[in-house]
Amino acid sequence: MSGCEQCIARQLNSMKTLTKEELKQVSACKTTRFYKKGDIIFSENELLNGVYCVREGICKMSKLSSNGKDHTVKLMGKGELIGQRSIISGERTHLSAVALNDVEMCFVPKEQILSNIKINRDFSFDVMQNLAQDLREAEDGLINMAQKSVRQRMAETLIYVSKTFGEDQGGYLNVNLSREDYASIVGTATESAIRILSQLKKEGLISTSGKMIKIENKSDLERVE
Amino acid sequence: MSGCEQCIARQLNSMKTLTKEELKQVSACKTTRFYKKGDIIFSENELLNGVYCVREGICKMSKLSSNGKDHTVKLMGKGELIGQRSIISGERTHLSAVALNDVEMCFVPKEQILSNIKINRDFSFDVMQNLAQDLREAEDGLINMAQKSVRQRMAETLIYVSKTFGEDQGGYLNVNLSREDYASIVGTATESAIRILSQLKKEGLISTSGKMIKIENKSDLERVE
DNA sequence: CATAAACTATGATAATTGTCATGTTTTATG
DNA sequence: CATAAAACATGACAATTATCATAGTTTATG
Repeated sequence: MSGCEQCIARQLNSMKTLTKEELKQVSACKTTRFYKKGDIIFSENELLNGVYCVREGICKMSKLSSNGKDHTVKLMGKGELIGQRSIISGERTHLSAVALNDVEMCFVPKEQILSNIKINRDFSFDVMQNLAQDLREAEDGLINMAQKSVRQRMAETLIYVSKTFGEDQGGYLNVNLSREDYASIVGTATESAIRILSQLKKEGLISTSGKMIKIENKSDLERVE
Repeated sequence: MSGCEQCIARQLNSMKTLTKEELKQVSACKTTRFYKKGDIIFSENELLNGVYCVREGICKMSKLSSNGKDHTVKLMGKGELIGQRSIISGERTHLSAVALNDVEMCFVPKEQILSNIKINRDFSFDVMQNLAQDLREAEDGLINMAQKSVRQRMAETLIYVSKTFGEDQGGYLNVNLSREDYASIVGTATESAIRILSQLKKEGLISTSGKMIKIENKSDLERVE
């Protein structure tokens, strides 16, 4: 297991601003953890002792509702820091984190993060900017939920997944989510998600091969109403 | 016009952590501005030159959709800093800010804010914590939009307005929002908002006197489904 | 590789919410 | 205080989305 200095994931988040010395410290106190598909990294209303840096795989951040369904607020991929918000605000988690496939993450104790926030202004400002961007994304997401149809949100989700996690050589989305996962992101019933994906397929906007989805007509998908 | 040193609004936000000297500087470069009901402080997609600190009155932060309706993401009252997110992320505004009644605000140039973030660690961390809390609120709001009925969201909005902006001696909400305003917050059609408020009134959960709304049965309102 | 379990699919129907129409009440303004 | 404009109210109906039922398909696992 190599240190943070060579880690690609680190380059993708605020830790890119840490000095060599600071990075060495982080590297020294971090622990690497492995999760399998469906494993719970943490649940809602927990006190976290640190931050998780995703090295490989994808997690969903979601909240369970009283009726048993959960809503996925966002997906976290390589380089993203899970639990950062809770550590900074000092609040308990309000979402749970669940592995959507096999995941490798590094756990960094919160003292290390908070101390770097105090010490390193560049790190601190970078974290702050990330929070500000996350805030915009969350507010935009809220507005989408209020103003757009399920069909529109599904189309946007497909584009989001494609942009964020990429496509393989054949054009298929790298991340294979179940229909239930899509429903949870879009904020609809699983049956509705299935129906809409079937319809998009009939219309030639997407195609599928087994579980895999391919965007066939991105520009039309962007214009879905 | 008095300086920031004596201002109550300042005590309510991150500026409470500024030193006397820093505060004097802010006070020296700030300008006080007055807005009337309906005035636009700024629109979507603008570049801001500073942050607005609300001294008196209430603003809504909202976004217009393609169909002409707008969705209100949150209300900003005394002490809240408007535009802070954009200044920090360096992005354009994604929401517009509109006065819901007569509003008095102080405009602080962004250089002043950003310099204090660089210089004062307490200020910086306080701003960061606020962003982290705003992020939780936005994510919770998103989940509410996805999981709760219009009726439930209306009940929660009434409670939110009551908690945040208080009630007068008679128990009536201090802030008088139009039905359209409520619809914009709840994320529904104006007619639906009117209908639901009428129904809540029939059920004795709220009462009205002209435009004013009074919560009659808070515990039942909290349990609305 | 057989069998169960999980996932996908689709129809029928119900519930929620939006839209349009129309009328009343309240508020603003000359 | 008269009059217009804005806000509120409510019915009728349409559109969207959820729920329930049922069945086919794929995937996991002994």
